[in-house]
Amino acid sequence: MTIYDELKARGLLAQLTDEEEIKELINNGKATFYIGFDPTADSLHVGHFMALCLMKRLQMAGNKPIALIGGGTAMIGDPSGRTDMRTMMTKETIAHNVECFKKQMSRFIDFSEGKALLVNNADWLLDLNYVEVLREVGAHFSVNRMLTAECYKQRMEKGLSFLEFNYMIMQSYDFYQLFQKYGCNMQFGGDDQWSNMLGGTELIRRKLGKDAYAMTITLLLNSEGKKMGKTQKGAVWLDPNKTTPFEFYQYWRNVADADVLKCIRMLTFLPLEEIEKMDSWEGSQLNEAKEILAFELTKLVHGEEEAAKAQEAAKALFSAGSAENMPTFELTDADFRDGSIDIIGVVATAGLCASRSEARRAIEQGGVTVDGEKVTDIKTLYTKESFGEEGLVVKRGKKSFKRVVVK
RNA sequence: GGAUGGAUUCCCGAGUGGCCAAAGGGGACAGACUGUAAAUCUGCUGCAAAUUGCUUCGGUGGUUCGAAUCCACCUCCAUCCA
Repeated sequence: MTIYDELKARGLLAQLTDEEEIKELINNGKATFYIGFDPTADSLHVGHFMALCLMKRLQMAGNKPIALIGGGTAMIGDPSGRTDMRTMMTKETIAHNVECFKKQMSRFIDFSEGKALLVNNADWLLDLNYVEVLREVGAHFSVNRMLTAECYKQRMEKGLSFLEFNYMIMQSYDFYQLFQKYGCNMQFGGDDQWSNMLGGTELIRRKLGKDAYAMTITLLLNSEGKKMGKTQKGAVWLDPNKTTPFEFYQYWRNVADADVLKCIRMLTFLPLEEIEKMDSWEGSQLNEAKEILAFELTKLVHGEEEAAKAQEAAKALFSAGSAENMPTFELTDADFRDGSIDIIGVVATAGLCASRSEARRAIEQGGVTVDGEKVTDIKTLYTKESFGEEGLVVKRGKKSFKRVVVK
């Protein structure tokens, strides 16, 4: 199966500028392509992960990837897919984020021996001369046309600053630069990047009279049409310090029935034949598919060992098994007042609830269990001895819990 | 630069002197039902030494016994005019 057919079968392809030409290039390993990542946070998230996987797939098919870190474009802020204005980031924050991105990326992509490139657009964007850019690049863009782009349309009502309006031009300029410097003939990205990417292909055509191509990957949306990889608490991060492997595992373990197969297809490297078999699964059998999805993804991001631990902990919690690999919290002497700590204190200090008030509520509503026993009396006290050697498994609701031990 | 409208709790949004920790909706969280799913129903949603106390309604200062509400200045946003 060709790489193109595989991408298509996995449902990854959204829009392409020239299907035939792109097929030809990537199937024969003739593409040098880039994907841009704006360092808007200090860790990559699931959206980036998809792009990195695409990169890896194409790299395995013999194409050359360029990972572009948007140290320059992050200074501007991409308005695509946003309804509100981006807050401007300081240069220091961006620099820090760039470093974090670099570290994480090299775990997924092989950058050795020129197999892939890692570049930062700050290198050419920051020193640009304003008037020069206006004459060289700005002249090729029609404001009238830009305004019809989907990414700006959404912002016409809420407001769009000139700063953000220029984002498309900067991204187009990136492509133009990479085309000249590295012979980069293709750009890939999320589907919300489509108009920005077209800007690049057109700039190359107008400036150099050459063809370059763009292709977008489907945004990973759940059955309700919302972007996946986001929780109320924020994104699902790839950095284990921001989203623990266990939380990561649980996120995927809990996806809706309607979304499992799509996620497996789009995010994992499991062979398509195997996925086809799961396609007929229904009802509670889908639970098994979720387990596979969660394990595979955790393995890709955090390694096999962590994935196994997360799975073990999940089994311990939901069926039976050892509590060994559960997330653990240590209470210290200071947490005990007059030799004991109340149940509210246990739940709150262990971080299962954000405040004592919240913990109190959870307990009163019957949402807290300690070692399987429901605790509803908020005055329940625990001494150091009651935690014993193994500690107690404190559960809040069905899915959040910690093993609490005394230090 | 001018005119007008606006900024309220996670979000949308009501509130125009005490009855306001602030209606209603969404979301989130918890319970029931389930398959660690969805749908549905119920509860809950500022903080705490918790029938009470404390801090919140863009910011600062003022009026008042009392301010989310009135006044002054400032910041930011939207629309129209330039």
